[in-house]
Amino acid sequence: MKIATYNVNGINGRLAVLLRWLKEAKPDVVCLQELKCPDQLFPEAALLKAGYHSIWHGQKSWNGVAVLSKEEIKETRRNLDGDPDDLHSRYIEGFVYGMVIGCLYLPNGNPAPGPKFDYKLSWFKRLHKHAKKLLSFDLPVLLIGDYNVIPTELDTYKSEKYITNALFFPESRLAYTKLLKLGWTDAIRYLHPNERIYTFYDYLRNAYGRDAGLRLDHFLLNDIVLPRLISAQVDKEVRGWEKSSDHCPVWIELKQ
DNA sequence: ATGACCTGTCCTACAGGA
Repeated sequence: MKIATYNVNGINGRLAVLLRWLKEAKPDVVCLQELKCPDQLFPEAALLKAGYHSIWHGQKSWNGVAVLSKEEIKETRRNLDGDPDDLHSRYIEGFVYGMVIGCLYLPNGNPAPGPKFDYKLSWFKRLHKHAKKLLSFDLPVLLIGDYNVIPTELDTYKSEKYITNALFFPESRLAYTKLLKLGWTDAIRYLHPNERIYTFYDYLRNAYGRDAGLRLDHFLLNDIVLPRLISAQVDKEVRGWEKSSDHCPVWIELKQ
């Protein structure tokens, strides 16, 4: 069972890249972020043709999340509780293959400090609350997506460049650590505790060519899934494809 | 310190991204 996450940075503008990667990587489940399309423009038919059912929560121009699956998936939730004024499409959750899959796109938060950073932290708090609730389920649960958090120095090519950045601010990293302490495991770090692993490369300054990346896309697993974890990998070469997203597809493999 | 680059959008210039 291969479960992936991919911040596509515009699903229609990059549909060819997504379809090519799906064909080559053959994941069973995929969490997508930054669809940047309204619900009615989600490419459901093209994905079905490629062998994937979808649930999606789009938005015009910005944000947007979806879960693709080879088996039909049942949507269990969209959005987090706690702020009825928040209109960003950043969370969708589904049930498939006996697992609960939460797909999220956490706010970037720059410039920090400021209102955007406040929004990031308040969104984090709402996620924290929901993550706690998910841990009460007697089911395999995964919280997957673009967390927009560089958890430690090891997750950036040059941490001093990110001191004033919302992705690396102490509050952001602390919120992430607090989430883990609830009872979640960062799957990539669990399997590769000391390795530099990046999932994002800026379009600027030839970041990909210089291997100047960040690890922003994370898989959080509850204790019921964790014993099934076999491997984790970044499909780094996809970042080098024509018209690629600035994020790489990332995946984990589970037993069964 | 700045800008280099991408997306989508009813003002080919902007906002937002990380």
